[in-house]
Amino acid sequence: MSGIESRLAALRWRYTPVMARRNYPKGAAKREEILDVALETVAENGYNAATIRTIADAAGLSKTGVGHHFASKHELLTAVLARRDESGVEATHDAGVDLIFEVIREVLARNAKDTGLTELYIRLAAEATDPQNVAHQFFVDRYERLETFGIAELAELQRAGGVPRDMDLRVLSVLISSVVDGLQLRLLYDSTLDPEPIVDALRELLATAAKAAPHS
Amino acid sequence: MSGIESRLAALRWRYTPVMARRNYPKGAAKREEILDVALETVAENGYNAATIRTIADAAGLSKTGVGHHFASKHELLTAVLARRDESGVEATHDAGVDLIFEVIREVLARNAKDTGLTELYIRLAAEATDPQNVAHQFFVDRYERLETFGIAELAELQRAGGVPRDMDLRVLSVLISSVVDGLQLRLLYDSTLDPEPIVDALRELLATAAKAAPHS
DNA sequence: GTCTATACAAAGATAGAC
DNA sequence: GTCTATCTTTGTATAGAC
Repeated sequence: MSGIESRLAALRWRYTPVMARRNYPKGAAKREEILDVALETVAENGYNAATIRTIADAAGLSKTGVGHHFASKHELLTAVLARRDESGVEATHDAGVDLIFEVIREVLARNAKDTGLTELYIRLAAEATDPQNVAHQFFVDRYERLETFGIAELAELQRAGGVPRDMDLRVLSVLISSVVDGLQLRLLYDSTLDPEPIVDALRELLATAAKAAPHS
Repeated sequence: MSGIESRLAALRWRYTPVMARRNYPKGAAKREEILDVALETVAENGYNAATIRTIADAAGLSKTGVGHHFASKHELLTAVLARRDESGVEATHDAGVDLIFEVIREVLARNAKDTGLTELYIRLAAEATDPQNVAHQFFVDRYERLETFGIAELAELQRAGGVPRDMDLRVLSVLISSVVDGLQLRLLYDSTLDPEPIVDALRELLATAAKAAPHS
């Protein structure tokens, strides 16, 4: 509805796992409960603790009971990530032309605290690198959406003079999302690291360069 | 010896795993052979294929035979990575003030081809995120070395006018290594992606911004 | 449709014989 | 220094109860 909402639309999507079924209220409820438990387990005890056994126990059913709702462990964890993505970009309401940097700031600030979820993201992304992995397509789609969002937002910022005119926005978009990914990995190795100055440095670099050659 | 060599020195180090033993010629030879086989396995069939069983078979001994030389799978794979690091930055002989970007270009170009090794790096880095992991300290040390190298080289580049004067070099160093990490993950999802324009964009951004405010 | 019990396979780690 | 054998923990697949 608001302008911000339509601009954020590219970041939102529905992940529909193979076993997602409709019109089964009881099953759907249990499904959500399993996702809740999985999220909590990952958040509190990390990726290694998120075994099917542990999650099944905490959700009050057997291992195969979980298997009824999710075809595999990776599919379950992908659903957890997808849900997190959906709820991740709400609070950004007062952004202007640099919405993209506001979103990044928010995501990184949150992830610097929730190391368990950051670990889930990094490890799942690393494992789903294999095209055979069930989560592979999820990340491919995700990168595509991020790029669509990035290019659109960077074009806006470019018009406002925050990005050099002759800059290839697709290249810049990949650059920025790589920084975000790399920083998240880095945060897991150094919890004292503050990601904000790093992203700010890039933003200022872009602004300075844009002012340097305004008509090129 | 040469100036380049001493500048690259910060990138070199010896990884000494727990079970590394000295003065056992036969053991050391077998150790090297296992590392060769492991590297080859990862390079050709990817991370998932690099099981202790597979490596042991290819090296002509049993699973526990491998265990005699390496305390765990992660220790073995860390040794493979460490060896790769050592041999990874040799050919850069005609670099000037932007040695750091030459090194990055070379590393990324190689890794874009050797996807198996890139997968090893990304997946091991993701798994060793857990401080309990035997490979954790390896990556902590590695990041520290990269930062030392990065700051030193960026200072040189800054003096030459390739980096803005008021820029925090530690921040910039983390920014750059995050780009490299993030790009490697990205390359595994999109083999058509050329990393060079992305790194070049950052380099040019720095140069343009440096010229914009030369005395600040 | 929802779930349990059982079984199976693969991987990594460990103990002790030679 | 290397092997055989065993153990444990994963995740997954099958059969069937309600």
